[in-house]
Amino acid sequence: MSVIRPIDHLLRKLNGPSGVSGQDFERVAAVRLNLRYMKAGAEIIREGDRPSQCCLIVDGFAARSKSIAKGKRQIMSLHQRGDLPDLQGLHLDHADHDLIALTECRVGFISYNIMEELIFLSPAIGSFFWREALIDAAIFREWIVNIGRREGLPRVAHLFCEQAIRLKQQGLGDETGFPNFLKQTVIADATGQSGVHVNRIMQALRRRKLVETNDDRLDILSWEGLVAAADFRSDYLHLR
Amino acid sequence: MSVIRPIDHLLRKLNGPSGVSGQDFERVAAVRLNLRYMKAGAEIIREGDRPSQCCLIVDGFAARSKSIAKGKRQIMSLHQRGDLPDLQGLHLDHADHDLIALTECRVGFISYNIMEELIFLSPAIGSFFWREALIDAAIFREWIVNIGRREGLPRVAHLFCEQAIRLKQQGLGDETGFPNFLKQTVIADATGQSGVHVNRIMQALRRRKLVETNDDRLDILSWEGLVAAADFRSDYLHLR
DNA sequence: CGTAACCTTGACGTATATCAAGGCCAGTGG
DNA sequence: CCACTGGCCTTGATATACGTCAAGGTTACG
Repeated sequence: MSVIRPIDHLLRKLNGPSGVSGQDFERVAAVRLNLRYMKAGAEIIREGDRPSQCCLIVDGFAARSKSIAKGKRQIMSLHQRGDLPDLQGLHLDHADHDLIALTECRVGFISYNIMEELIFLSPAIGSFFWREALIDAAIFREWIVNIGRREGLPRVAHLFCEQAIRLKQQGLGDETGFPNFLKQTVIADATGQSGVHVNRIMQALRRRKLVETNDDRLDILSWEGLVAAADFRSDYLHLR
Repeated sequence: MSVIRPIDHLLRKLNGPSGVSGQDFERVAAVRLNLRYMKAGAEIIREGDRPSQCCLIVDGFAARSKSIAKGKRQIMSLHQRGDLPDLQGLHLDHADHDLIALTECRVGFISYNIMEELIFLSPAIGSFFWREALIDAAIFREWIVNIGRREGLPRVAHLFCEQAIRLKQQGLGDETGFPNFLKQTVIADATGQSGVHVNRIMQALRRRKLVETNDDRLDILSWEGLVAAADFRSDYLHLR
C-alpha cells in the first residue's frame, strides 16, 4: 500500500501508451511540485497573468473561463486531477483567460524552466505534452460545434457524455455517473445558456430517465439514451 | 524582383520574431511541397482520414468544419495562406473534422516525417509549430465565448475584427477591409446562426455604417465602431 | 436563354432569455 | 436551540432573438 503522491495522477497518464518509460518516466516522477490549496471559486490563474509556473491539477475540479461585458461568463473547458490546463504558457507570454477552482482544489506548480528541461531531455515527454495540448484543442473544437449547432438538451447531454468518458480515464467516474461537481450555473456557463433554462433542461433529462442528481453524484440512468440524445461520438477525444 | 514561391508565406511567419533563422530557416526554405489545386467547396481533408502529410495553405481560403445530424454544419476556424491547419496530425492518428476549401485553393503537402525531422533538428522550428498550434487553440477558445455569449450582431462583428487582424499579418487586408471570401452561409456556419438571420445582421451592419460589401471586398467603414460593436480585444491572438 | 449560386424578403413559430419571487438546506452565531 | 444567512435549485409570467419556410430577385456564366 503505497501512498498516492501529488504527481501520481500525471504519471498515470504517462503510464499508458504514451511511450514515456524508463529514465524519462523517472524524470517526471522526480519533479518537485509547489503545492497549493485553493478554495472553491478561487482564481488559480487570472487573465493577463504572465505565469512562470505551469499548473497541474492534483485534486478537485477547475475550469477555464472568460468574462465579457455585462458580467456574462463562458466556460471553455473543465479540468480534473492529472490535467495541465496551462501548457500554453510554454510558448505564449500572457494568459488569455482565467482558470478557476470549481471545487476545493489542490494544484501543483512546476516552473516552465523545468518543463522545458524535461522536453529538451526527452522527446517522448515533449510528445506527450504536445498530445495533451492537441487533444485540448480537439475538445475546444467539439465545444464550438456543441454550442453553435445543438439545442439546449442535446448540448447538456453532450457535456455529460464527454465528462463521463474523460473522468473514467482518471478513475473518477464512468458511464453510470460521476461526482456532481457541475452546479447548474456551471453547466449554464459551459453550454452558453441561462441558468433558468438549464434548470428546465435538467428536469427534462430527469423526466426522460436519462440522468438523476443528488448532492454528491450525477447518475447516468441510461448511457445509450444519453449518447443518443446528445448525438455523441467520442472520436474527438482520441482515446487509445 | 524574385518570384514568390509556395513556401514563402510560411517563411514570412518564421521571419518575424519567431527566433528561427540561419540554418534553421534555410532548412524550412528547402522543404519540397507536394502542390495541389483544389476547387471551391472541395474537401482537402475529410473527418476520419489518417493523413501522412501535413497541409500548408499556399493560396486561397479554407475552413475547418464538422457536420452533425440533420445536415447542420459548424465551421470552427478560418485559414489563409501560410497557415498549417493540420498540425494535430503530428500526434493524433485521425482527423476529427473536415478541412474544406472556401475558395479555389493551392495547398502544399509536407510529409509528417519531414516535419518531425525539422523539429528534431531544430528546437526553434519545433517551438514555432508549438506556438502556431497554441494560438490556434486560443482562437478556438475565443470562438466558444463568441458563440456562447454574444448576440448575433456582435458575434458577426467579432468575426470580422478577428479576420481583419489575422489577414493583415499575411498582407491580405487591414482595418479598412479584406477580400470578401465570406459568403453569408459561411458566416452563418462560423457563428452558429441561420443564413436568413445572418442576412439581416449584415443589413444592420450596413445600416449602422460599419461594414459594406461587394463581390470582391468587405469594407470596414469604421474600425472603432466595429470593435465597439463586437466588444473585441485582440489579446487572445497573441500578436507580437 | 436557362441555370446555378447567392442574396433578400415577409410571415410565422419557437427556443431561449429575462425578471422576480419563493423554497430548501447546511452552516453560523447568538 | 433558534434565527439568520447564503448557496443553490425551482417556478411562473413575459419578452425577444432567432430559426424555419417559402418565394422571389440578382448576377454570372455557359
